[in-house]
Amino acid sequence: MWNADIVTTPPRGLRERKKQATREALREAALRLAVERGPDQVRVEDIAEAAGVSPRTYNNYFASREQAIVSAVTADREARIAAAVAARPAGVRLADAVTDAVVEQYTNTGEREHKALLLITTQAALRDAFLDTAAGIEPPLTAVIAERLDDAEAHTARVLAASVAAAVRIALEGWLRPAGKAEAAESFAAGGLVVPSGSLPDQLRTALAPLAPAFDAAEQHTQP
Amino acid sequence: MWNADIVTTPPRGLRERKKQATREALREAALRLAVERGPDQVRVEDIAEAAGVSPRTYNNYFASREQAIVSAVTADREARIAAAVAARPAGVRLADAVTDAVVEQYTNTGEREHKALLLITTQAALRDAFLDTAAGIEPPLTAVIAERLDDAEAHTARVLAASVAAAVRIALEGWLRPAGKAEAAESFAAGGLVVPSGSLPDQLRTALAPLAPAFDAAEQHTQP
DNA sequence: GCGTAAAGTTGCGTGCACGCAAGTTTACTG
DNA sequence: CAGTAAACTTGCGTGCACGCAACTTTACGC
Repeated sequence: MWNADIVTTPPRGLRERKKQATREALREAALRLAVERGPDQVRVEDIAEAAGVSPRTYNNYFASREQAIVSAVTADREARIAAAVAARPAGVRLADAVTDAVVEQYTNTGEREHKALLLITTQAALRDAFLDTAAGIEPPLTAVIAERLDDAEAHTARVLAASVAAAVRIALEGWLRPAGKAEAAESFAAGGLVVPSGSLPDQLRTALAPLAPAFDAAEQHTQP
Repeated sequence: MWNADIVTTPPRGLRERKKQATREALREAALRLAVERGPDQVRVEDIAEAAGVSPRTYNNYFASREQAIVSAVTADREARIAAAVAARPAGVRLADAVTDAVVEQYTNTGEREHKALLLITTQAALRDAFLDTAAGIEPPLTAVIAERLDDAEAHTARVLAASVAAAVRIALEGWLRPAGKAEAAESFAAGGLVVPSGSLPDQLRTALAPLAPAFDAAEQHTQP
């Protein structure tokens, strides 16, 4: 959705600001109501009303009820990750820059955020919506990786970014799976291999580690 | 969903066979009606009626109308890919085994399949549903990769499989994007980098290539 | 074979996503 | 400053996804 620049530059027109305000109001309302009444006791109509817009407008902003709730926690983490990568000095290994940026942005967990995460784990639909947010880091990551690599290897950047997104998703999945054992057993029917779930940073690093050689190879193609 | 074994072993009970038959009937009906009338002139009710089940039963099988249509083309490609990987001799490089298997299973395009693909490209919702099928290769791929690698590195297998799925998705995207230029320009707003779209096999190999070093490294950890 | 438990199907009801077209606000140009 | 084009909001209507509970079919043990 957004690239790193937009994070730093404030919205230009009054139009944009109102839009952001509405989005924020909806996020806020969705999360507050979900916490107050429980996730499935809140209807789109309620959220829209609390934010002062029509239900139809509500889903000009969010494609699903879950997305609104989750986005209050996620905020603009995607852009922050991209910015964090861009902020690393050009000398460091790209694989490290990415890994550190991801871990950093997922561990800055405020009080309110942590509370909301607890809520999310309680309902399958919310967990899924939360996992889907991982895919959102792909576009900004693509841009920032392409910048470090040569632009000639744009497709490589895209694949690497998508792989990172997939790995992050897996890490998050493994992290909040303990809440749902049945599914894990089912999806891994092939071999009963279960991973002892550690802390989130550990999960992230473990998931990203296998991709490091791919980053290294890509990097060497540009600066041999 | 399925692992490689299930492909070869026929369904055991009468129960399973009826289920498969219903699924097949729905797939078939969905595709036929979509071709006859055009994709958006077919309602779930019609598909269900043509297959001889209730509308409610229809979406015990498929979560969306698009999924049913697309699945007629996709069939059980996921399982075939996994089987193809498993079929390669143990000596070959894992990266090559996977790449070749993927390319092979995506290029065996029959007449009817090719016709349906043309239909899919015409509608955005169908294209999206088709792209989503790429994610389906992750579970069987995870199983078969884990088998080649040491089972101790199960998490690595999972990440690699997910990365392959992501890469395949990107390849497919790039392949059928020419039908929708506007979106491409928008999603790549950061830098106007466009990839000249070649044939599907080329796209697949190009997308999978950056992952090869990761496969090599994983393989070397098990057999140094 | 018979009874029982599990799996699958169906009707019904509810809330929702989304297309469409009209009305309203913002931004841009001369 | 006025006029116009583009963006955003909203009401309305349609089809759909999905939970729930009753009913039917299959599988399994005694």
